[in-house]
Amino acid sequence: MTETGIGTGRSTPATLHDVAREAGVSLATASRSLNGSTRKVNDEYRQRVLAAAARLDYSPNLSAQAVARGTTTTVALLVADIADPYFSSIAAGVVAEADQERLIVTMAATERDPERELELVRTLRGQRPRVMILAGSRPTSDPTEGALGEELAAYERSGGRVVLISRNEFDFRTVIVENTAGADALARELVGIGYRRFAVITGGEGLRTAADRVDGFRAGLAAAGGTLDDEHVVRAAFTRDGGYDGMRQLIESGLDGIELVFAANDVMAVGALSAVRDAGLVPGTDVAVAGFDDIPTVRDVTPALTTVRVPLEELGRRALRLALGDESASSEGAVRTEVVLRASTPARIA
Amino acid sequence: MTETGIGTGRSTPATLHDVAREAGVSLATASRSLNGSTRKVNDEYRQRVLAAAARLDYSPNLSAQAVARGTTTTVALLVADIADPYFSSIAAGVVAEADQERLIVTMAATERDPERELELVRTLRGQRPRVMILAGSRPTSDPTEGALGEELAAYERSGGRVVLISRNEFDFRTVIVENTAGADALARELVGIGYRRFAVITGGEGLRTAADRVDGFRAGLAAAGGTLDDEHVVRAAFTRDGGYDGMRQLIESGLDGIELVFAANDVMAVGALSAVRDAGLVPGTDVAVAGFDDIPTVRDVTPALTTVRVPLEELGRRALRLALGDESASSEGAVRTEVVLRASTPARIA
DNA sequence: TCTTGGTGAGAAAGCGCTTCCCGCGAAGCA
DNA sequence: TGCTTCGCGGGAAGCGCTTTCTCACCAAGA
Repeated sequence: MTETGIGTGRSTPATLHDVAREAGVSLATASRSLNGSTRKVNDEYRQRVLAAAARLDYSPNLSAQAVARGTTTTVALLVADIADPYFSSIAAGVVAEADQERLIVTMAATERDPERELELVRTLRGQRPRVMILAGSRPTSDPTEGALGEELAAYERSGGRVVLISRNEFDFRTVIVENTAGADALARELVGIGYRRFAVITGGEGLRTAADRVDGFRAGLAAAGGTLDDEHVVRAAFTRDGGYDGMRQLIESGLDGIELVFAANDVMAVGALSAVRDAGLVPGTDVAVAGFDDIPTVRDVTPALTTVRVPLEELGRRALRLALGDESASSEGAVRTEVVLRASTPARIA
Repeated sequence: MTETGIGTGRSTPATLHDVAREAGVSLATASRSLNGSTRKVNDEYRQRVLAAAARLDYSPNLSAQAVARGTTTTVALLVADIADPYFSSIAAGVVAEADQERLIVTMAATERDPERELELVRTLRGQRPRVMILAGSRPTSDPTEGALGEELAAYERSGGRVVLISRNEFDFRTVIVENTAGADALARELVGIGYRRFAVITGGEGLRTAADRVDGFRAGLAAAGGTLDDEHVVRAAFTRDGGYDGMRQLIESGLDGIELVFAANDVMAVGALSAVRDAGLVPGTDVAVAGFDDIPTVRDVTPALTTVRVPLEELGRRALRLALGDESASSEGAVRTEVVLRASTPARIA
């Protein structure tokens, strides 16, 4: 391993020019040999160029290519929080699909701050990415709303493609998740196995995804015959700790006959589960809990969490395919969800 | 929202040239006004340029800037699996720190495949990133080992900075995690609270991180007086399912008096916990489990998992600071770990 | 023998920027 | 007042590529 190491003589990377000289051909020929040009190149020349490139350890400067070609091979991905399993699963999907298309993904985190999001979109636009994918909905009542839309529209006007994941704020291409229908189905099933009195922990004011899920849940309850009082709808941060706090709040106010608490996403539901336990109650027995998303963790908590499965990685893949103009991706309609009953909501003998 | 939407007249993005013309100044002046140049620009001109830029919705082409300046504002990050909480936490740290330095992060996943890793490094090198951060160790007995080292060395020679996170394969800058010492300390504490007979679930052949942790654990046991028979060291994939399988294997072979199973990382430990439960045993009571990393999930599983805390996000931040030549980052030495005892390893009356 | 046409190498013109350098006018100094 | 310095716009060269366009060359047809 003697050849590796720090600072073994600094130099600048070999340029195409160097390769051409080394191979004794013109710049044009070198360029044509090293990338899929339509033009034919004499095979001997090509070999010479390839050999020279290898010898000089040549690696094409993607920035220069981008400038010359006028297009990049970049995809920009904006998520709220990279460490959140919801987003990291989506990101994994985007990266996997991008890799197949030989695209490079650049990633940024908005930290759920609309200002930051706007600023990030502005910066990333400078990259001239082929595609920009935004995941994670924001408050609908947001002052930067118009500015963001304007910025994204400008980006599209200049040839980019915007895809939103599960946020129907603007009329850009969107990967729609059956949030409402999924929650509706969940509610019906829960009523079906004997639950009647519900509570909900939802995200901050006007968070679209959360709102849709709660609406769907409400609708399902209404249809199937469950009750959800308004004072049993708790708002909290859309995070694990938010879920914890929300549940604690519910417990402190006496639980009031509530049989099951639906948290608008799994991360919150997991927090809620811990809150139940920390209050000395038995989740599933004293109070049932259900979530939404089916993030990997929920199989491993105890009791395993009832949830609505969303194929998160597929969401990411589909977003990219949609952006790239894949017909099938756009015709597939909303992403299907599926209710998964687990131990956190044992059937209840009414 | 009428101004947003798809396809409202395609055009190319405004160039600096356009801005200069619009403002009635030279290209040079426009350039100097729009970015932190050392040279002073008459304030009236500057204002004119800024106004023109805003009017034209100008966004500087980062590729062109990169070509002209000869440096980029990009950081490349390579991880094994984005959806794995270990890596996504690290990634979050890198992205957060990069954001502070106004750098852009491009991210790729190796899927734990050395070939892919090598290829990705090659591709990403074309971006001329300022920094390349590799997380996730690979098998030490790997045929592409030399090639990877060579590639990274070439990258450094051409002015880049390589930082490895917790993988001491090459002599590049490295963020070292106290894997050995942490596991050693864990072993001692576990013996201290009454455990004597141990088993280990470790990662695939020659995975450095896993090996270090197991070595440390062994050393700690030896010093404190615990026993770990060789046939109680199980190899499995370094994933949740790997942990599950490993534990099942242990259980199927009769558990043989084992009191505590140490999994080389939390993801595996969580899987192991589920395996215990699925076998009809009570984790913590019938067999204790401990992990390593302290990923967010482990607080929420039941019983909460005893583990060794690694400040994952800090790892990412530090990697970037180290790459950027931050003195303090390099002088801080190995990243401290800390044993966290939780319910999965209740004190045992011997 | 001359023309025609096809082939493919190489010169050169960009791509969107930064920055060196020139030159002009104002300020400083004696 | 005459000279040098300084400050700052703008022209133009260049960054590392791609791609058009030119043109030399050769084979085939008349």
